[in-house]
This record gives sequence, C-alpha cells and structure tokens, in this order.
Amino acid sequence: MQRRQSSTRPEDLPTAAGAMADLRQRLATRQSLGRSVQAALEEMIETGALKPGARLNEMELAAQLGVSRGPVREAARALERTGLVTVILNRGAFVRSLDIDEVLQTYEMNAVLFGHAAALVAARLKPTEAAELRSIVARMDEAVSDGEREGFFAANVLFHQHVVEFCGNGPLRDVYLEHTRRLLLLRRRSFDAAGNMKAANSEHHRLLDAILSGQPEQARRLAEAHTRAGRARYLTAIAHGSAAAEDQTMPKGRKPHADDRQDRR
Amino acid sequence: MQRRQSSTRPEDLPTAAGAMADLRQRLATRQSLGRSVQAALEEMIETGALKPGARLNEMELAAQLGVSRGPVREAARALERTGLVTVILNRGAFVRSLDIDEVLQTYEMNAVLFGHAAALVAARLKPTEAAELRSIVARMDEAVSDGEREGFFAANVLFHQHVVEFCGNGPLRDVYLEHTRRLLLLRRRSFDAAGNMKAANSEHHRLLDAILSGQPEQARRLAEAHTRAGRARYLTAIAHGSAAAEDQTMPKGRKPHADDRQDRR
DNA sequence: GCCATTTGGAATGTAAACAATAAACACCTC
DNA sequence: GAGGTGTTTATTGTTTACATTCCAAATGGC
Repeated sequence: MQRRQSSTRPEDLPTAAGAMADLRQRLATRQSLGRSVQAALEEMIETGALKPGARLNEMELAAQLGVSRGPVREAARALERTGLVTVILNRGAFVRSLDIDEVLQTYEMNAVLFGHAAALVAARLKPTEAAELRSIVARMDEAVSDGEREGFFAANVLFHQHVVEFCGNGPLRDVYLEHTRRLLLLRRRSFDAAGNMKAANSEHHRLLDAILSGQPEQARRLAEAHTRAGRARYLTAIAHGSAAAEDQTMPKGRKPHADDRQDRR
Repeated sequence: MQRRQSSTRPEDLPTAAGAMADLRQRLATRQSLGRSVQAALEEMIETGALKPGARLNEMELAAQLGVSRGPVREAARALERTGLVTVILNRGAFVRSLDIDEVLQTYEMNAVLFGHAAALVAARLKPTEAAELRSIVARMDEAVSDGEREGFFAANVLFHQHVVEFCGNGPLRDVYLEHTRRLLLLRRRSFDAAGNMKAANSEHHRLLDAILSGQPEQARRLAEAHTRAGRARYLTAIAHGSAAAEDQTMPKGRKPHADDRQDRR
C-alpha cells in the first residue's frame, strides 16, 4: 500500500473523465492507513498468508505494505478487539487459533442470536424485504443445482446477513456478524469442506416459510436448529481429514498462552 | 445538568489527577501505556469528566496523563471498538451518546443472552457455584434492608457476571459483559436513578430458585423477564427528570453524524 | 556434558517531529 | 449585506527516532 501515485498511463490524457476517476479513487481510498492495513491483514489471515499462531512482525509488515509501524500497530490492536489476534506485552500480536470449544460456543451463541433475529423478522417483515430473502434463497437453489460452491457460499452469507439486518436490532446484528466473520476468517478451510449445500438450503426454505407466514416462534426454532446443524456439519467436516489446522508458523520461543493475555478488564 | 446525584466530587474540575494516579498505579502492573490510558479514559467517561459528545483531544489528554499522543490514540481506537467513542477521520474521537433505541435494543439482546446463560447454568450448576450465587443474593438482601444503593449496585453487577461466567460459554460472557458495561458507562446516571432495588431482588430470588432447582426453561424465562424489567425501570427512570443526558460539551462545528463513521466493513 | 549466567541482537513500547486536513476567520466581490 | 474565496490555525494522520524488553545463543563454571 503506497501513497497514491499518479498513474501515468500513456493514452490517458487529463480529461474530465480521468479526473473524475481519480477523484473517485481518492474518495474510496479516503480512510486512515490503519483501516487499510487492517483490511489487508484480514485478507492475509483469510487467505492463509498469515496462519494461526503466526506473529505479526510490525517492521516486516510495515515494509511489506509500504507504511510505517504506526498504522500496523493500530491495525493489530483493532484485530485484537475483533478477536482475530492475541496481543502479548512486549512480544507482539499473534494470529489466534480457535480451539474447538470456542468454535462450538460461538456457534451456540450465534444460534440463540440468529434464532431471535429470525423471530423478530417473522414478526415485522416488510414486503420488499420478503422479496429480497426469497430471491437470495432462489439463488442458492440455482447454486445447488449447478454445484457452484462459491456462489452458494456467497449467497448463504448474504442470507444470514439480511436476516439479522432486517430484524432491526443493530447491536445484535453487529455481534452476530462479527462472530460469524471470525469463524470464517480463522476456520475457512473447514467451512469450505463443510459443504452439504443441499441440506443447508432445505433448512433455509423451511425457515423462510416460517418467516413469510409470520410465525416467530417457529422461525426461532428453525433458525436455532439451522445454526446447530451448521455446527454439526462443521464437526463432521473437521473429523474428515481437514483436521483442525493447528499452529504452524510459530516463531521461536514458547507459544503464547491464554494467561499472557492482558485484555481482561 | 439535572441533579447530578449527591456527587462525591467538587464537579467541574476535570480530575485528571485521579486518572493520573490510577495510571501510574497500573504501570506497575505491567500493562502497556495504551491499556492504562484506556482505563483512565473509561474512568473519565464513567465519572462524567468526559461527557457524551465531547471530543477526545489527543494533545490535551496526553499532557494531562503525562504520556505522548501514541498511547492516547491507541486507547481511543480501542474505545471505538468497544463502542464508547466514535472516530471520524481527521476530526477525532467523540464520546458516544447512545440514543434510546440503541439502549433498548441492547437490553433486548442482553435479555436473550442472559436468558440463555441462565438456562445453561440451571442445567449444569456446581455446588460451589450455587453457594456463591446464593451468597451474592443474600448480600443484596442486606443492601436492600439497609438501603445501601452502592452496595446493592455492586452486588447486582456481580450476580449477573457470575451467571454468565458459570454458564461456561466464553464468547457469550464476553459479549454480554461488554454491552452491559457500555450501558453502565454511557448511561450511569440513569442507572443510579433506576433504583427499585426491592423489585429487582425479588426477581433475583425467583431466578435463583429456578436455577438451583435445575429448571432451565423456567430460568431462561425469568432471566429474560428480569432483563426486560430492568429495561422498563430504566425507561421510567429517564422519564422522570433524569432525562437522557444529551450532548453538552460539543466543540464548535457541527455534530458528528452517523454517516461520518468509517467502521463499516 | 550439564546448567546457570551473560550478552547481543531483534522486536516492541514510547516519544517526538513532520505532513496533511479541516474548521474558523478575514477578505473580497457583487 | 450575502455569498463565496483565500488564509490562518489548531488538530489529527503518519513517520522517524529512541528506550526498553525479551529471547536465544554463547560463555563459563561445575
């Protein structure tokens, strides 16, 4: 990530259109470097460039991203609050490795939250929102037929996002999305292997029916069951070979231990 | 404005001195300065030295606390992730003022989470934990008899903390405590006025009975009801004079608006 | 050979300097 | 006087430099 440099494209004279594009670019880039670095780090964690247990070397990352250590530190601290890394005093930030228990507990909490969101949505759904949910489920149907894992995956995320969005409870939405995202980033491989799109989507259909027909408690039950079914799929997935990717790029020295953490208030 | 409770403090003199002492204290505890500053800022928010809407002037705070701007920035960003302040690019960090809707939604989410925690506890309570819960409720009984608001308040917080702790779900505990804490810090006056200790404690008793007798669903229902009753008490409290303390120390210029925020991923 | 101690290098924590931005003010034009 | 335009000033964003801490290999004694 370097300082915005004028792209010296040969055929591109300083036209109004070009200036406009530049401005858009600039406006889009209009966030602090810390934010940008945070996004970059999240991507590196998602893609596996930074594996669980790896230390975030501030100098190295700063050089790599073309910024100084300040924004890198800022990003690392933000990731700590998101739960993606653990910061240890004087030793640095380490990509967290979720143990199975924590994953299961997160599923459990998400089940309750998603269930409540579904109940709220069933009680207050607007027509336009109903249409949107229907179209997303339809998209997943197609993806299932065509065997498009990526397409299904994206639409699946979208479906859950919309449900918690439409429930109208901002804090609940934020918590649910944040923790879902954490699972995705730190356990992506397991999720990929967790397929079984068909079963998942039939659950979506049943849930959607309950929502559309305005049955809050039924929707809550189905949404909770759906989340727990997802947990079960996750468990069978990691049981089959895709075994819990454990720490790999651990630097010298001992592993960071929970006791070292300093974020308990 | 509005009757600042029989305050223990000569008011108006932003006591950075107290925060300062606290800061030095915590330095011995081997925390990064950023952490210490974060704690100091939280205290300043809690005590009202930093009122909702106030901007966190980095230079000023750094000078007051005897550190450089780095740790202050770090702390401000941490508070942003906690939801206590809003950061706007190139304009700084502002103490958030929770609107009523968000408070109510947080109560709603907390009701669901606390209800689930209570259900889990009822299903898996250990003898030592049972004793601890009993003793806390007993302490609240005494506080009610003696009219000790502060003592009741502290024990009340402790009771809820222990329930979510004993439920065994770490992520749920963290989310619940974090959001409860946010309400406490940003709406403390309202809470103080929300008294009605007697009613609250009778709810505690009924909940504890359900937990001790191993009735998860009953415990869930009571815990949810207890939280919603707390919400109702909060509403009547702010309806009576203690009106939602709105922004006061707003600096010149326009108020920060939600659209300015840059933390949506 | 084994263990405690020392010591050097590397990385983090903190401070201070520099650059960029935005609000506020003065000024000019109409 | 209203509206807009340059200029100033305070504050944040970022970089650079310095201090402190930790780890690990090297050293030395037994």
